[in-house]
Amino acid sequence: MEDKIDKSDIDILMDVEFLVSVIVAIGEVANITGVPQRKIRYWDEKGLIEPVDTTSTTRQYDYLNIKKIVLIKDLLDEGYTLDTTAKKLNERCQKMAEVFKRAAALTKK
DNA sequence: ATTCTTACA
DNA sequence: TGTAAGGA
Repeated sequence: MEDKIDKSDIDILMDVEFLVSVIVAIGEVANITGVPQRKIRYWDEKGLIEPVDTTSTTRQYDYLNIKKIVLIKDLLDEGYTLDTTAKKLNERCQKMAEVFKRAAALTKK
């Protein structure tokens, strides 16, 4: 694999940097994903998702969270149980986290 | 105006 | 899961 980056790659990386900085409340997430707030809070209670500021009185969600929520919705729609969905979620979450970490590291160079 | 928790015609 | 109540 080629690891050399050019100018267009930098542009994309900056977009990613912006995306990961975006933080929204549950209402926005519900609008964007189409998942009812009720479900989002429920999945939160079940530990499927982790809002980015546990000290806040309100749930704060970042891009990764939104990504997870959409993933959960799709998995559930496919017929998986909440439990197996949680496991499949973690697998893909680790991969996503790695990708974002590398992207973030690249933008700093 | 928006979110939070609790509870159930 | 939907939704209404009641407080923050």
